[in-house]
Amino acid sequence: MKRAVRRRPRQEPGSKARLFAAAATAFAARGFAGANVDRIAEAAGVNKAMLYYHFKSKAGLYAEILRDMFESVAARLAATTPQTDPAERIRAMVEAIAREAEARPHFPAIWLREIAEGGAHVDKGTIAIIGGILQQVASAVHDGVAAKRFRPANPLLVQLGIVGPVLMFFATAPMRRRVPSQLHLATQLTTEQVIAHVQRVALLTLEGKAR
Amino acid sequence: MKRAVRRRPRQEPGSKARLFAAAATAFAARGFAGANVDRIAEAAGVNKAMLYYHFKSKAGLYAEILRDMFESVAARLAATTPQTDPAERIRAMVEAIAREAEARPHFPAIWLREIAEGGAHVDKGTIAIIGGILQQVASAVHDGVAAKRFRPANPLLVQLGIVGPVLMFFATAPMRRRVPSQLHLATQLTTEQVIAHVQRVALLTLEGKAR
DNA sequence: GTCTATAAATAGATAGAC
DNA sequence: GTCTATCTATTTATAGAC
Repeated sequence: MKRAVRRRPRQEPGSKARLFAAAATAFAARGFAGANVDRIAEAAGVNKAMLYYHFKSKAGLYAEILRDMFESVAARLAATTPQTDPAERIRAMVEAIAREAEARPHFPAIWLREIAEGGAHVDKGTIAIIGGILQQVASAVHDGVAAKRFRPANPLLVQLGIVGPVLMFFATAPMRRRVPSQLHLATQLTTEQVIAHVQRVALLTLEGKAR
Repeated sequence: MKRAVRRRPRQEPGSKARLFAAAATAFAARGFAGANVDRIAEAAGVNKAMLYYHFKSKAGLYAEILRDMFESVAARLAATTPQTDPAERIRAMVEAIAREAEARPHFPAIWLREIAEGGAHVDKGTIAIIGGILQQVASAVHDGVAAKRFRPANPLLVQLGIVGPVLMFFATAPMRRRVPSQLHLATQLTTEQVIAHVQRVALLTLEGKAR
């Protein structure tokens, strides 16, 4: 007869996942140095020692969040490859980045912080993933040029023009609430508007003949 | 006969200015929480106690750097007002922001971090200055529309489209050095190219009729 | 896998002499 | 204005019982 073996002593949706989620929020809000493992564990409703059991250190936990983040973006971008029309591909890439920022709310803030930090916490593997993201944008531009649909453009400028505004839009949301400006209070922007605008601007840059 | 009074016991270019500069660098590189007052004082070649003498705390020092930063941007933007031609004014504003980022190398990273932090360290007065910056962009757009030179556009989108790429360009410089991509190693971007590109894109957005 | 207790280091801040 | 010594709180991390 099968005995009722206790499988999981007390944790419900997996203490590891809970810690991961709480840490992502904390790192986004306060940065790597500013976040505090005691508070992360508390927010996760998990004992602090579990953090060191699942991840080997605060740095290890952070590195895992970074890798997960960039892996997801890279995957979402890779999924746009079937698009054979250059313009459609660019549109899909803009949307991919924006949707990812929506799906992982910690992602814009953490990315901005990591940029400011010069990638100090980014390990080798993650560096490669980030390089791959740049490569994907570059190849989309390159293909469009080869198909005589885009004029030659610096891929880095294209990337800055897409990622910059998108990240800023999501990341500045909390701050905009603090700046009492009738302007953007009156004109609430939606994710859809931002996507459409950045898509339009990116294509204006790539398809325009001027300059 | 005039006695040789000792005016300044031992400090050369003003210990306050030295601390300020060292702190700006440290906060840019490591963030508010990540920076360390001991190391700031050491980098400044000034005794740590002086930091508390000139500024009342680590937070006070940081707040002063923030205010100085946004004041400078606001001033540089205000200086573009004489431009009566709407397009020229936008061009001047783009250049103003980029030149400021060059003049104060700590400015892009700190701004990105403050965005990520939701403006947690920004005091009332500085909030007002930031609001003024947004206002200036908005009024430039508004004036252009009134003069029938621009089509109506959301000022926030315009701002994101300018500040996003410019900040990202400067702030990602250290990280780009770490990402081994043939792409942007082959195509080194200059500040001038970035300014020209962002100016062009901003005006394409504002002057274009398509939607 | 989970929890308590605690080690060990670091950081912000100040007192007080000069 | 400058410097030394130090206090105190906080924080990462681990040992070890269950």
